[in-house]
This record gives sequence, structure tokens and C-alpha cells, in this order.
Amino acid sequence: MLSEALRGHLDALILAVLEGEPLHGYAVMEALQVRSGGTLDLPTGSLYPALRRLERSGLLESEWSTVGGRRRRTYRLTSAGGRALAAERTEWRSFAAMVDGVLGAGPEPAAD
Amino acid sequence: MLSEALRGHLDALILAVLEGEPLHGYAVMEALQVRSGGTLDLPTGSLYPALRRLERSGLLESEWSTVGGRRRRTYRLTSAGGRALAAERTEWRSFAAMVDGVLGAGPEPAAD
DNA sequence: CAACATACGTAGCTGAGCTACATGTAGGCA
DNA sequence: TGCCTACATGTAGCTCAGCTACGTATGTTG
Repeated sequence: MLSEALRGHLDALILAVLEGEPLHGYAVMEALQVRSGGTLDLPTGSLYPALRRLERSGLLESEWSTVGGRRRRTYRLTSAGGRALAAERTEWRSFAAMVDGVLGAGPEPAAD
Repeated sequence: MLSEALRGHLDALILAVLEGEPLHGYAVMEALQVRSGGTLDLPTGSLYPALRRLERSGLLESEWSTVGGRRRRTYRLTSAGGRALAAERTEWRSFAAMVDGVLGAGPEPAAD
């Protein structure tokens, strides 16, 4: 369904699922699948680098733990991450409004 | 305002402004500025290659003309372009709905 | 033991959009 | 006359986010 469309919006989605509670990478992947209604099936090669990028940017911080013999890296929003998320939400809304405006409803001519 | 956000959506916007009437490149640029409420200020280095790409894909066709001593390349939607635009509109809607769904309204906790 | 889910990660490619530049005409203005 | 701006088109080259395709390791199930 999506490929390049996601560009520039993935960060917002990741931050959003981490807003409520800290999650480890694999859980973020599952949360995105659930919250998108199964539409968003993010490959690990997209998710993990994105998480590390967000951490490097200071929007996330992580902590290792071991559960059932498996190492987990749990990510949590920083305060900067929270602010970034708010900004991304605003940006998304104006972007979506812009696209909606340009795309229009369809072939119907605008009321002149 | 936007940069990477546009990725994968620009084609739809271009096709949309060409839906009503054929326009030459520069006019497409201005039409996008107007229809986006001044938000979308597309550099020529983005627009012209995009137009040529869309023509190569068969979604647009072009014709040269000279107006006031200046050469213009006027693009018009092909029937394939019309179909592509309809598809892009649908895709955009489901994509936007997906993002809206994942982003949520904000920090308010969902009704439990 | 094989296969699968869980869990993490990187190397390398792709490609759309951007920056920066080049080209040329028409018109305003000093 | 020269300069700047608007009009009009175009390319070379960079960037870098997301994807493909790997590799590693553990726990569980058949």
C-alpha cells in the first residue's frame, strides 16, 4: 500500500505509539500494525534504524532489559520527544489540509 | 514548511492541477502555489523533472508552443493520468486516515 | 531436529525531491 | 546603455529516509 508515501511521517507515527507507554522495538512494530488497522506493516530494516535515529536526535531514550532470555531495548519518549510529537502533529495537519485542498474533491468544478 | 513530507504525494498534486485544464510548467508551479494557499513553493528543480517523469510514465503528454517570444511546454492529462489521479486520491485518503488514526488526537488517554 | 515467533541489528541500494547552476526572452527603470 | 526582475525551461549532483536482504540469537512447538 505505502512505500515512499511514508517519507517524513514515520517519525511522528513512532513517537505517537510511544506517547502512552514505553515499548521495545518489536512491540512498537506490533503497536503500529494494530493502530493502523493492519495497514502499516513496517519492515524491521525501517523500524530499528528509525528508532536509533530518533534516539540519536534526543527524542527517545532506551534501556536494555532481558525478558524470557531475550534481550529487549525499551524506548521511551524524552521531553524533547514529546515536544517534537506535538510539532509533528501540527505539521501533519497543515500538510494534510494542504494536500486535501490541492487534490480537491474530484472532477467537480469548483463553485465559481 | 515541507520537505521530505511531500515524498510520494507530489505526483498527485501535479495531476490534480492539470485535471481541469492543460498548463505549462511555470503555470503549474503558480497554480500549486495558489491552490495550496501559498504553502507550497515548489522549486523548479523539483517540478520540471517531475513533469518529465510523469510524461515518461504516460500520465501526461506535452506540446511546445511560443507565446510572447517565450517557449512553453504545455502538459495535459492523458486518460491514464486521469485514472492514476483517481487512484492517487483514494490512496491519499486511506494514507491520511491511517496517519490520523495512529497519531490520534493528542495526549488525551483513549476511553478505556 | 526443523520451523517459527520473538528480538535485535547492519550493509547496501533506490529514488524522489532539493540545491545550485545554466540558458534565453521580455519589460521596467535609472 | 546596463541592470534587475519576471517569465520559462532545463540538468548535474547530492541527500538521506525507507526498503531489501542479510546475519545473529533465544524460546517454543511439532
